[in-house]
Amino acid sequence: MNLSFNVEEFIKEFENSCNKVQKKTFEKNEVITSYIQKRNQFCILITGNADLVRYDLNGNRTIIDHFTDTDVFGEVFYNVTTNNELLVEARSKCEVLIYSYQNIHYKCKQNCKFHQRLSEYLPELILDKVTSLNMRVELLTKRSTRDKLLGYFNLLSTRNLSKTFKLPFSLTDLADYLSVDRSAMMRELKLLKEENFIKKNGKMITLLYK
Amino acid sequence: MNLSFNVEEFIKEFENSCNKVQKKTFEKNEVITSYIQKRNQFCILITGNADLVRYDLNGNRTIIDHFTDTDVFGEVFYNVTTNNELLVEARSKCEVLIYSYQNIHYKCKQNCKFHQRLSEYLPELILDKVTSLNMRVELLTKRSTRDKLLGYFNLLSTRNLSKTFKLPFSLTDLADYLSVDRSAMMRELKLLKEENFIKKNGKMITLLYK
DNA sequence: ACTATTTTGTTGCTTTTGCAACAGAAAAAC
DNA sequence: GTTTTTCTGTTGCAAAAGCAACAAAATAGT
Repeated sequence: MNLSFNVEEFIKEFENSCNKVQKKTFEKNEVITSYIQKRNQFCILITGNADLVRYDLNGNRTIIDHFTDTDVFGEVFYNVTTNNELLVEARSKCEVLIYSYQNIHYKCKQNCKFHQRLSEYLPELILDKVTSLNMRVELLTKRSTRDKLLGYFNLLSTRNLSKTFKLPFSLTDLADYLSVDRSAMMRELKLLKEENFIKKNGKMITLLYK
Repeated sequence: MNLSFNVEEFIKEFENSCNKVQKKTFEKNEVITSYIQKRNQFCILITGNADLVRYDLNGNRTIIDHFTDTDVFGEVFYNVTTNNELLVEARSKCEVLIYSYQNIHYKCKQNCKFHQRLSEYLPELILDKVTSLNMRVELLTKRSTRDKLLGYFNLLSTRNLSKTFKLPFSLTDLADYLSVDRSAMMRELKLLKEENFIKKNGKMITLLYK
């Protein structure tokens, strides 16, 4: 991410300065938070990877969002309208700042340093989130599995400034993320290889078209 | 929308106080802005309806987002990675505040009232945007046309606090919004009627299940 | 190092979705 | 009030995607 401030410093400086903010550690596969109950919880992922996943009534699992370091998440950002399970699950060991807030303007009665900084930096963090969500929507609205795959590969290629890049998660998870059937996706990947659109070696992908 | 401040007052009070902010009027079907060039433009829709639409290389049109009053939009929120056309088109007569800004912290050299207020209110406006984008993603990740339709109807029902509600746009646009083929969607709507899931009269829908 | 679990790669079959095309209804334009 | 345009509703057919199932490979667990 291209933030104008140093997130590590921000976190280090303030993680213990406010009693409304907790730093917690989660092991792989642990549930970091659920979006079902409204607790006015707002989180910043410091280290690790986590996914926001939905389990619907048919047992389908969808990766709604994928978080890496400095990502913000929490049910504040979510108006849950369905009764599906919505969980944030740690994909690896995660350190998370958890912040319960009362009002949306992010002010603290004690007007502590953490909250001052938070209100200064939060618009940027949230703006970043909007950008990534917009990209997600752009991907999901693609009509075919092929377009979704190529769209996603383009994104990773642009992000890494290289035609070769590594998929940030397993093919199983990628299918969940693009909201397509895994076997159908594998079939499409095979075709993309056969038609020389891509080269693939494990999780390493190379784009072969201009 | 449930904002903690009065948007009309906010707009009225400040629309002419800063020379970096312009108020413009657009007729139906006019292009309000394009996302292709980076101009650091940020807009607030005051009145009317507008859509963010993508035209891909095959001529497919997708409604990426739908804006109503007090919605914020603009290419600030967007990292364009594809070379598809991305336009905001007025669906009806629209009044728009257009704001060109230099830095992300929304400060103005003159430190004018508009910018003070903007930096106070913006997090809330953007947070609202995140919420609506999350709902959009939730819809788009549904596996079938049926689930998308029912998901969307649930949303409108919840929003209107009623099992009966009016679709905010045409069925043609709804198909574009849910990113499905129109005829396939019509077929599914017919089935939903036949199976007594919904009652439909023009754009009025009534949910018949608990 | 061995075992258990998860992931990958593949395929045949079924179901869903998309495409193309058209007629009638509704809405907008004149 | 008439014409033109857009929207709705429908269908047959083609294409794409989903489902189920399985073996091989890779990874994680002990």
